[in-house]
Amino acid sequence: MAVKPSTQDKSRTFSDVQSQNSGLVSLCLPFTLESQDAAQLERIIEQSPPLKKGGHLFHQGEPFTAIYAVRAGSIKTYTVTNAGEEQITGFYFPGEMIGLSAIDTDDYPISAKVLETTTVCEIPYDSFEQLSNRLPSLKAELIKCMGKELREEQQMMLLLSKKTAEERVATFLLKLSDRFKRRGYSASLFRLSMSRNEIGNYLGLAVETVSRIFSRFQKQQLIQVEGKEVELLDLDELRIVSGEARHDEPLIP
Amino acid sequence: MAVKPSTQDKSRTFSDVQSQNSGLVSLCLPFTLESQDAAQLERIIEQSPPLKKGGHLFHQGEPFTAIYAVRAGSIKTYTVTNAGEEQITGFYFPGEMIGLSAIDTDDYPISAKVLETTTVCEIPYDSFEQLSNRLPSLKAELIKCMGKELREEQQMMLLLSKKTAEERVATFLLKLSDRFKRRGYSASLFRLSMSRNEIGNYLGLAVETVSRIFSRFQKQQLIQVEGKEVELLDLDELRIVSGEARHDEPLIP
DNA sequence: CGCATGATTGAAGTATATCAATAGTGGTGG
DNA sequence: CCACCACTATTGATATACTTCAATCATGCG
Repeated sequence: MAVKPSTQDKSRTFSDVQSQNSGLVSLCLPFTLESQDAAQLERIIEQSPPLKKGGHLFHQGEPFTAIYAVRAGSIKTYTVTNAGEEQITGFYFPGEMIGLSAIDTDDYPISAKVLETTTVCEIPYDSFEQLSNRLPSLKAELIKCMGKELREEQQMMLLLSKKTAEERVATFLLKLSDRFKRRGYSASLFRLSMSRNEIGNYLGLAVETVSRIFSRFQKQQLIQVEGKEVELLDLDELRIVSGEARHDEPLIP
Repeated sequence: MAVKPSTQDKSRTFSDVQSQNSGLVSLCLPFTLESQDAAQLERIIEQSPPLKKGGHLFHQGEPFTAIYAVRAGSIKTYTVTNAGEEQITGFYFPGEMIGLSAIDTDDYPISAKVLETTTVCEIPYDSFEQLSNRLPSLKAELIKCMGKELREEQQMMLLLSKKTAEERVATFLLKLSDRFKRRGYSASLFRLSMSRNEIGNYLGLAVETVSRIFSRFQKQQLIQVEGKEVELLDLDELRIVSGEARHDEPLIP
């Protein structure tokens, strides 16, 4: 099944009004830049209007034009096999970059879909590349982001190859917790913007397995789930269940 | 189990004799550079003596100092879980880069082990970064490599999450075939430098499963295996088995 | 408010892991 | 050079974690 061409999910360019871009870089991007460099970068990036759930940032196979940073909301990226199966490759939250794997290609190798009302910053890649030739620190920041993503994908390979279903779900919840915490939100109470189906797909599990493990974890007082709302009740035990910590070795040796 | 410190697997710096570095970049690196840029890069890279099978380029947890390009031979990279399980994250052949996921970290997040007698080019990262601030094309080439690696890992996630054992093995063989072909070697006849165990580990399968599928493929006349020597007898059918092609749609539509 | 979609729970099935036993390989040193 | 020994690979029998199928229950969007 061929990849469908992009519908009018997004306006071609979000806005020609570059009015209030000030601070956008520090708000959206995981870049550490001198303020004058940030100002220059702000001139080439555009903030999207709120994107509706279900829309696409880009489709697999479409020409690569830009990378994105999430400003608010969440996004999933996924590849589609020739057999038509979908594999989610990542979930992205505010301050995280999307589309890095498309760099150096003509077409996006993945699709990016909006999970809830979301705003993003669009960074047209040719402008970015031109600018970064004058500002080496820009490229350096991009390289850092890519390195981080590489490490995350390696951890994901490990999860998919070696971890049990329980370990996968625990790892997933803890990873989300960490990311929310880093953003200043609660590390123990949050809302899952993705469906059970999407969690299962991402973790290489059937929906039913995810559901069962949520129930089991709840029974074990590890978590409290109610629909999309999740509370992590016992982070330490979750860490053990995830395979990241062990009973016999303390977290800080 | 903590990660062991590096033994004397490699000499600290391979050689202080920078005698015959000429052409090293074009020989080892997947970089496309102007000749004067390449010459500058050559000044900071060092070729290793032949490394013996079983040695390490670096261990997980050691300070990150350099990235590497394979010149001859092959390397595997792997992560170790807290439970002590090993997950191979990649196999690397001549012209491929190792250690990119360590960029932006203090310590290597993976280990790199020599699979057969191998020579590599060591690129000390601080020198590389300094040089690349003057030569923006250097950073651009690095970004391209990282993008490629990201895409490969995404494909690997798909494989680990969605493909059957047969699809995984077929995909693996075809991927190797492609890489050898690109290097000018035979696409259908080659030697596996890794063990069945390592193949299984990489593909998320038990050794026995890999062995059984090799036998099955042989019985089906898809391949001819004799120890580490493999011949791909029916590339088209292998592509179908791998899930990359389908019976009802031709390769060139 | 109703109906499509998503979530949960139970029962049965299966692909692959694990266990086990044998056969082959390759490297080393006598 | 060959013989030994440890390691690697193969093949078969059994076990199991997870999937698939099925039915019910909840949810939320129009």
